[in-house]
Amino acid sequence: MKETDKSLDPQLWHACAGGMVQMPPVNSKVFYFPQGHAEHAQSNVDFGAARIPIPPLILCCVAAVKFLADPETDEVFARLRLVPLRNSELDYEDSDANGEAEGSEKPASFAKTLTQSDANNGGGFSVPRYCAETIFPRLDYSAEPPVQTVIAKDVHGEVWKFRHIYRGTPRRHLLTTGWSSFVNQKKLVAGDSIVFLRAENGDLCVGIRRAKRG
Amino acid sequence: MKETDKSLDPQLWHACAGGMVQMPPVNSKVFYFPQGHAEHAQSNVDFGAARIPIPPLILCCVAAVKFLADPETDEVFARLRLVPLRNSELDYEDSDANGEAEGSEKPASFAKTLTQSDANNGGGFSVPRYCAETIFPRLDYSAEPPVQTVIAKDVHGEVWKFRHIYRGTPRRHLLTTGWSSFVNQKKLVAGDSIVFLRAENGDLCVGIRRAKRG
DNA sequence: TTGTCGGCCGATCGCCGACAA
DNA sequence: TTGTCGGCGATCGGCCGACAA
Repeated sequence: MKETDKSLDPQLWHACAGGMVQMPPVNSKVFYFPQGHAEHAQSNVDFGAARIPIPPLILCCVAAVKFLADPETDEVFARLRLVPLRNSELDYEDSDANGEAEGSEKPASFAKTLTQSDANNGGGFSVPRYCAETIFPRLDYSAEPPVQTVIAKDVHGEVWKFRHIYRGTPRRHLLTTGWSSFVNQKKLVAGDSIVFLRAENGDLCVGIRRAKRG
Repeated sequence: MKETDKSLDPQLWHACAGGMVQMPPVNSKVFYFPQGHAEHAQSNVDFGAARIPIPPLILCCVAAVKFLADPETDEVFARLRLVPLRNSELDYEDSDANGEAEGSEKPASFAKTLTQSDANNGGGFSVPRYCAETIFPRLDYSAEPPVQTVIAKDVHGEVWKFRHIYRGTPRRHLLTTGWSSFVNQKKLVAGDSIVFLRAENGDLCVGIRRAKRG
């Protein structure tokens, strides 16, 4: 798996990973399970030429956390640096600092699973009202129809433009021009999810979360 | 470079490689130039942990020849197995058996460099009369217009279908439906060449030869 | 509120003969 | 004989409101 070594915005990363995913903060203590690592890793895990038996779990200190995204699929993952602790330091109390320390009031974000109509070639994207009103830049509703160009950066910092229009009877928010190009280049299908997030600096970001295959 | 280990039809291989390319027959003697090999190979050549100086040329016997094609680009190449001979066997006479031993009367083949019109999207392929009359299956000229579906296998054995029509004033042979798909999937551009060949078993084959890149 | 559908319009694809090199 | 061009008809992409869940 090719990857960039530059961590991406942790808030965008978390929005893409979903609410179920929590990462231990730096300097917290965690257990490392070698067997589980080997079973879940895509590539083989090299435990070196260890001739001593590998213990089932090893208490470690989290030395570093990198938030990364696959450059091909945009799927997010993290790389942790773990420093093993001596068993004498094993201390079940206070082992996880129970983080959220890193200035993390939740930023405004919204995720939607793509419908067949969203993913269909030649179609647009039905923007749920909540997303359009709280995440997107405010539309000028005095125009007829209200329309704007929405600019969003993906996990690689690449810029995408979408025509955002509020039309139809009853009125609804839609992304039209630019949407199908995004779907094709990201190879999105119905069931995948899209994430919109307004970063703290005001930038709009877009991420994706792919459906579990088979 | 990924590759299949299965040799392809030597006649198709030679047609794609072009008339300037000659391969030594199996059991003939050739000189191997390590320096030239290292300079021309795409990947690094491993001469092992040789601590003795490498001689500039080594007389070898050709033990095997494999005719191969890159699975991505269709470009043909060969892999030779060379067995070094002792210097005492060095014998300048009769060193190359001057091959063509392998039952090789030239099969009917034709190569054409693609014009801008051939490679243009939305266009067809102007078939030179000689190719249409001697390589392609015979058209039924009593039909109006004379038209048929030409089926050809590429170096991987994949089947391609082309609509072959004889029309216009003055009359000329053209490939229409199926052609632009072939151009796009093979990523052909003006200046590349296409090769048609009628194999000994009667099958029509198609190969490509890419222009030298700047 | 929003997922899906058919209508429709414009862009592009690709087949055609004209013409000339 | 065949390379290039403009014309044009068919197909497709994609924007639209209607309608119903």
